[in-house]
Amino acid sequence: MEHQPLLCPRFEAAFCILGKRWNGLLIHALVSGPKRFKDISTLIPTMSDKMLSERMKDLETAGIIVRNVYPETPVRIEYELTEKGQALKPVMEAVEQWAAQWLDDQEFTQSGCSSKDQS
Amino acid sequence: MEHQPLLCPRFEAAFCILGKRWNGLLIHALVSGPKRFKDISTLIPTMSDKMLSERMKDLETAGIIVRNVYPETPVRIEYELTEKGQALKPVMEAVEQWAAQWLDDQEFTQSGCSSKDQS
DNA sequence: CTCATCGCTAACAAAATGTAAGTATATTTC
DNA sequence: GAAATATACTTACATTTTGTTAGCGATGAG
Repeated sequence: MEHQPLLCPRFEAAFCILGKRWNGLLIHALVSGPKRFKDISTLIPTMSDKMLSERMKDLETAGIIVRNVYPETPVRIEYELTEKGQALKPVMEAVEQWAAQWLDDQEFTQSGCSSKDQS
Repeated sequence: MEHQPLLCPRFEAAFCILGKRWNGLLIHALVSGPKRFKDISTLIPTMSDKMLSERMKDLETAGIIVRNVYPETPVRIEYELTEKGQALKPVMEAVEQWAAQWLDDQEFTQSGCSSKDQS
């Protein structure tokens, strides 16, 4: 009862990251340059601080972002995409294009998302 | 204290779909052509039947796939990408490329994923 | 009849996520 | 110098989502 070659282990691995809530948004937020914790939480107000710090740790472990600590008065911490993270830019762009062509502004928080109401 | 335009509502909507567990894999599985319930569950053995049927319903509601019922002896049901679904092919390809370049086969089920086994 | 396959659904357990509050450090306001 | 504010988190606990196991109803094989 071994299981077959599946689709492709690397593709699966990729969607272990991208297929997790918030990760896509976070990566996208950092494409435009490094940001601080607060900046990101302001950009994505629906995400809780807890989730933000957890996802950041995950993405750091995955080698997609780096956490830079600047020991200034008060300490400043910036998150920034690594080379591996920057390499996701084409993915983000493809998603953007698809979203622009096929999705409505209305459509967000509708079907597959955080939908509680389902007749 | 209104909250800003965020990143982009459509992009968010896109990741409501893509950022959900299994959805990326499912869409990818259907890029190569329509498949039956069983085919998909064999392709992705780590996904339970329950999740498969739930995600399929979600993707159908989102207009990404269609469920075709062929009333043969025994009924055959095939899932197939719509035009909207097919339009995600470039996204899938971008992910594939990234995965090929930056991910190891070993790396799957590692950090952010369902990491129970860490040999 | 008994068993297996297909495409699900139901019941319940486990894990992920959300919410609200708190923490440590440091600066600003009174 | 006490209180308030800011940052980057963490903790405790509620809620939601996912996983696991079992089963159903139809069909067909042995």
